[in-house]
Amino acid sequence: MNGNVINFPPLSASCSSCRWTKFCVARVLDPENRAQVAKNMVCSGPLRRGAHVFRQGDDLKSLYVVRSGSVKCYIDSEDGCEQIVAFHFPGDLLGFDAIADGRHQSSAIALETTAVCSLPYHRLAQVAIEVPALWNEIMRAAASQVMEKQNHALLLGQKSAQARLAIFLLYMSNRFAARGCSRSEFNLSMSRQEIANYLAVAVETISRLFSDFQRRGILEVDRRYVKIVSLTALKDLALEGRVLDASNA
Amino acid sequence: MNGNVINFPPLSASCSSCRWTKFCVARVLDPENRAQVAKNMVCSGPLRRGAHVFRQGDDLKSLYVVRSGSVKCYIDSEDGCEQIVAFHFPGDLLGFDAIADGRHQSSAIALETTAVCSLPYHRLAQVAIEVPALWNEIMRAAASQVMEKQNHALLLGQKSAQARLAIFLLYMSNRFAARGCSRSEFNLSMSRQEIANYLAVAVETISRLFSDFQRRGILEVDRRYVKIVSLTALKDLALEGRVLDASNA
DNA sequence: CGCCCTTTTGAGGCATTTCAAACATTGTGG
DNA sequence: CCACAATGTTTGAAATGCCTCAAAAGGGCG
Repeated sequence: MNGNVINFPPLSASCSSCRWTKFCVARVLDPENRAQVAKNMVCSGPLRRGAHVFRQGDDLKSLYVVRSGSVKCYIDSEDGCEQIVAFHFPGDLLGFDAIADGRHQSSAIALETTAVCSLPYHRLAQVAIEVPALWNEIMRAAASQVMEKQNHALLLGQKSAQARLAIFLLYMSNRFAARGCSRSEFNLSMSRQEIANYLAVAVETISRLFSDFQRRGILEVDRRYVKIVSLTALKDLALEGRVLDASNA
Repeated sequence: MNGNVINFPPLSASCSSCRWTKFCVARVLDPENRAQVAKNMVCSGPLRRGAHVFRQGDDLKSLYVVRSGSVKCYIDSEDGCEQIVAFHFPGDLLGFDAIADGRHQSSAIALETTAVCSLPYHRLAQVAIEVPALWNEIMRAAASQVMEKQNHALLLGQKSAQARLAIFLLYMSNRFAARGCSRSEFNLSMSRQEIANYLAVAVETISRLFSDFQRRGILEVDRRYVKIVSLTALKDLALEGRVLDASNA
């Protein structure tokens, strides 16, 4: 749980050996351009659980692609408590939070043993100017993050605790499915506390909800292992909002 | 309140006559490049209150810069109720929500008489490739939106209703101040319902809070007119969170 | 084995919502 | 220009979902 990056010799940063190029911005590059990006790319050798990819306050150096494992991004508020703003999985591009003013506004930390590719931002920008498809791809990644944060805000603004957990589980389910893993059975890489924090509810509420869902036959749960027994029931729960006067605006 | 754009003859879209270039992505362009962008730029003549800039489901055509007035962006959820996701003011760049998959995921509508510049996306992308500073500027705008949505999520996740309103008022105050208007005295362009919706609380709560703030001598309020009497008191309120177990994560 | 941290479960409290009703404001047609 | 309707705002009282506090049970790890 120490925060230091372990300095294994950097992995070969070549995309050709990577399973996840189809989720990565690199998917739009032909081999020559990949080489051009890869020239300055460093693949941070295994980060252990608790090692930082970057920290709030760090200068912008690179954007990062998760290569394996998973990462959480969080903000330390002035009052010392921490708020998780995102989870990231293989293929995800991180680090946009440093572009607006040159410093990272949040910290990113490995949830489990994790490898990330580091794409020096200025180098990336140069290649993007030469390769319009990459320009597009980076814009799409940024725009996707806008949508993802917006969906998070929507979740926090208009969903009950129950619906939030249902949505979270469906979100995890989809991410696993997209990467060729089981849609219905998986091990979460985050703790109850982290789920609770991300969904902005008390840990106790998350715990109770897991129990409820299991009791109702929607899930089978054992610690971080989750099996979705009734996907349709979960989807129904996900639609329930806290109604909050629908006649609004 | 009909949703149609009124077809006044398009205004001259020149940036040289615009007061807000210093907030606009155009600030990084020299006159030649401005002309190049402006060539395809259309300045939608006055949109009246209730007229749409774009609608959820529309194909991506342009990004838009607010030139005067103000705009709200909202999402129609499946259950018919609507959630406001952002307010925009002169200089703001809108429309990133369409970049990820080619269709707008939200609608943008004028809150008052409003003018917007329309920047055809593909044309903009071309210029951005020729002018790296513009590339940078667009990335910064996108990254700023990521941060803004994230801050909105943080607001909804960890602030009490009282703190939310205080933060909202400070946010408005800052936006007015940045544009050379009074930091402490202004007219809101949105209704109580719209504020409530954006902050995800009941209208009644917003109404009560305005009354409280006035009673406590923090504000003077008359309908949409707001005068901030004690900025420091407001800042104090803005820091108060619903603590929600600070030992998290 | 024993300590620590995470998770679970129960009981009571509180902030905010919901419901209800009066009031103010804006828009509309005669 | 006034009457009336529709909409937005304010205030009060009651209901409730979720949090807080408290305490026990369940793994992980030296």
